[in-house]
Amino acid sequence: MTIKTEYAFKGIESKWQKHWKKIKLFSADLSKYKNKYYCLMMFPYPSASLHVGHGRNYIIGDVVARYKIMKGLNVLTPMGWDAFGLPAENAAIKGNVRPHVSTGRNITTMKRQLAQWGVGYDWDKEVNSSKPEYYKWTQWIFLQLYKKGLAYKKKAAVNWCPSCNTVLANEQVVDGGCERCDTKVTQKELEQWFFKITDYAQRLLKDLDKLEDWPERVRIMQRNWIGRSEGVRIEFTVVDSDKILTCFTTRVDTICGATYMVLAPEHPWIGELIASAPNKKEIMAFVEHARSESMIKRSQLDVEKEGIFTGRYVVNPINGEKIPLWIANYVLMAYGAGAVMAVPTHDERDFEFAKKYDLPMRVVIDDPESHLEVSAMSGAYIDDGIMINSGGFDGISNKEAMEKIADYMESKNIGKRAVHYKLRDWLISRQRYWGAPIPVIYCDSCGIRQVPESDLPVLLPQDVEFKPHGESPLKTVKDFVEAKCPECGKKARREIDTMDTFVDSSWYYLRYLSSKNNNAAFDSKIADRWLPVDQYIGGVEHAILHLLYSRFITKVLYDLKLISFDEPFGNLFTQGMIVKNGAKMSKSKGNVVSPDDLIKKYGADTVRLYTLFIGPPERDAEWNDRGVEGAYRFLKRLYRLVVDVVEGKASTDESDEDDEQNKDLTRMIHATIKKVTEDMERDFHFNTAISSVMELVNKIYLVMGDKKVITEPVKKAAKTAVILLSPFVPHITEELWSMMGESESVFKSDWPDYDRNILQAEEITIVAQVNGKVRGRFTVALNASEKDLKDLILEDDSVKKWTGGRSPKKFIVIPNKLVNIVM
RNA sequence: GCCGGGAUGGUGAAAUUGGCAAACACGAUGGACUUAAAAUCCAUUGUCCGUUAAGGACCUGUGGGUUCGAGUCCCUCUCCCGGCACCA
Repeated sequence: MTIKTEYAFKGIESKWQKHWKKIKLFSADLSKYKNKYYCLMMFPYPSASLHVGHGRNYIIGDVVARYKIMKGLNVLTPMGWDAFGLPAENAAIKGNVRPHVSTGRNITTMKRQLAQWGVGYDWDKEVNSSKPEYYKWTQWIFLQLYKKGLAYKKKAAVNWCPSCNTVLANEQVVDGGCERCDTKVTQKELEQWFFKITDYAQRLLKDLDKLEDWPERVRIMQRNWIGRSEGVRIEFTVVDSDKILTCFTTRVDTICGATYMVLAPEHPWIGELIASAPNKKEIMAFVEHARSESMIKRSQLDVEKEGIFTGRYVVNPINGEKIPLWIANYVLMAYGAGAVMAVPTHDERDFEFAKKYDLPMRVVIDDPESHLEVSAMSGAYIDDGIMINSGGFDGISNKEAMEKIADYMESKNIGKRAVHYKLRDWLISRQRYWGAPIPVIYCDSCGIRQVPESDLPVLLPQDVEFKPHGESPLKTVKDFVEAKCPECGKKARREIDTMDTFVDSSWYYLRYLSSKNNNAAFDSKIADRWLPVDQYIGGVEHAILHLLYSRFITKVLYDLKLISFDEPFGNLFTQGMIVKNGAKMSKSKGNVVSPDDLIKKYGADTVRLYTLFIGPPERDAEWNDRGVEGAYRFLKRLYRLVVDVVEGKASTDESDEDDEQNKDLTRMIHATIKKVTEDMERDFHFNTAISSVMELVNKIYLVMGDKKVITEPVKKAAKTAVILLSPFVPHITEELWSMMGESESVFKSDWPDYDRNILQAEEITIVAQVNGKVRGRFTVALNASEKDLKDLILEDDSVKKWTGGRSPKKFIVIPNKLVNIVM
């Protein structure tokens, strides 16, 4: 071939991108699963176009895929589109462009951008969650959950704009108002579909222990989100009533300090309990007020605690004491039983509330350091201590009392140990158009009926009128709403809610393996062979919801015996954000860096190299346009190096290879292979991998010298640099690889090995410290003995200057590294 | 408030097991090449003291501790980022 002496990236990049397509570099044969490696990147929402921050995710994935291909694995690296969702629908309402049109357009743009980056995928397996051939199976999965009793309907509060007369998603509520008309958003109870993820709370928690290769912080976040706590459920009888109120506490040791009880404003028994209260109206007014302010307001910052006395009393079962029953805004209906035994002396919230309403307090756990007096307390005492005022339990530690009291209550049948979780069921229905229709039908005589599997998919109509106001546009589509009851055949009505897009994304990793299968969501056999995913890569923003939902759906499918693994993702890597001027890249902030211009100016390899070199990939990084120049400079330098090596005069002097410089270079080749391989295998610290190859390149230039003497080690080192860089900068390295006479793609060659024996030089430099301060350096033989070191170093003049020639107190030797002379 | 993560030169960062702090880059300054510019190459570049130099002292957010030796381990405090947040 003819060699261009200048790095002309334009021709090089398009040439090799075409070549990879031709040789099907990224096509995985699913029937060959022996050395399978499933490399998965979180599939994107098709937004208008990508910026360099998005690119980081795909580039990291591409590096991993290319490296694993070179390691000889059968790599599957598919890509698809999480295409349903709000932005496309909002664009439709605003701009008169139908969601499937705008989505399709965005996908085209993004595919072009991905290709430009040189990121490779097996496009034969592409999925698009908004296509009927995909959402048919999302609906099928819904039906499987429904049949199992894991999908159910109940009333739940939604955000409601009274002016637009419509449901709002949380993202559409801005500062408590409607994003379109600013009207104050209220809460409205509507029938909603839920998945019973709470049935899986314990397993989702326990199996986190199995996911050892997940980042610890993600596991902690999931653990906190699931929020398991152990305690006791206690029954309090209501005085002059047949009602029994149940409450849950994790601090049963404080039960004798319970001086009142509190109900959530949403508690269903309130009406009945206050029916005969003289100030019934006043109480109901408070309850209404508290309920309407719930959710949004209550989840914002600290809300002043407010409450009202019901006029009722309940009996504390442990001591028969009558305590007042209150209603207060700080009690949540959704957790426990919506009722709380209040112990103001040992709970911050109860303390604050009791102070405000002047409720009684009693210390039951004493501070072992200094005796507690209620009148002197300025806050609750929540630490451990010694039991007092608790009848037969006095004198023991509260930890011990927890167990004793729980035992006692269970034996007397007035309480029972229980476990509670913060995790709530997954609300999956959306009053929105651009999502997978929920496949159920309402019949006046038969009730809720599932759409028969043979009738799937329930097609989302395309011809829909988008009006700026109102409910889901589906309501206006007569053909869609009108349906026949699958049971009795009578006229019935179709569900108009669609599914949360998290449902679509909770199973897509299965669909890639059977993307063209029209008879099933996935093929169990193929799934069992290829899953779990070997490496999952994505942003931390999905640390909780997406990953938890995917784990849940996988476990459900496992229980249905459709798959034989119960965790979807083996390794997880969460990459950091790329920020500019200290902020996340976004159009509104105007700090978006588009890859298109950069690629035009410097080429994709430069953008890739800079993105990878910017810092450790799990950390956030600041984008710096000038840094890109540096990456470009290095690639030009690399290109010239190979040109020199290929065109330069080979050394004729055989002694060259024995000279120290060349020996050093040979050692460095092996050290660099070791370093890069370890960074690839360990923690994806590509920044240090790249810097070590830069060092190798610098060394090659040094050894070649001005005369450009091409010795064997120089040739070998240049070739090694090229192959080690190939996963990061695939185009230029392919070009250089072929310039060096290779006929096959660099990705078809084996990843190099290193030789441990060559790594060590026979002479090394050892550092001499006196009292911990560096005072000299000595070249000594490898593994020199302590005696030899003493003889050499203690007699040296520059060291004697600091020791005064006296014999040291201690002589510490760290082999082949350092000695410390302690005077 | 609770739970994570972080703080190292002018900048991004490195230091893998407690063993030479600042590798590799960016930027800056000076120089070579050039009519000139770009590109490229060379040199210097943590701070302070020292006229230059030789040399020395000090440096990993703060203060303390363990150790022959601490960016790394332990305790205290400050600030920044992320998650959760009345979960009884």
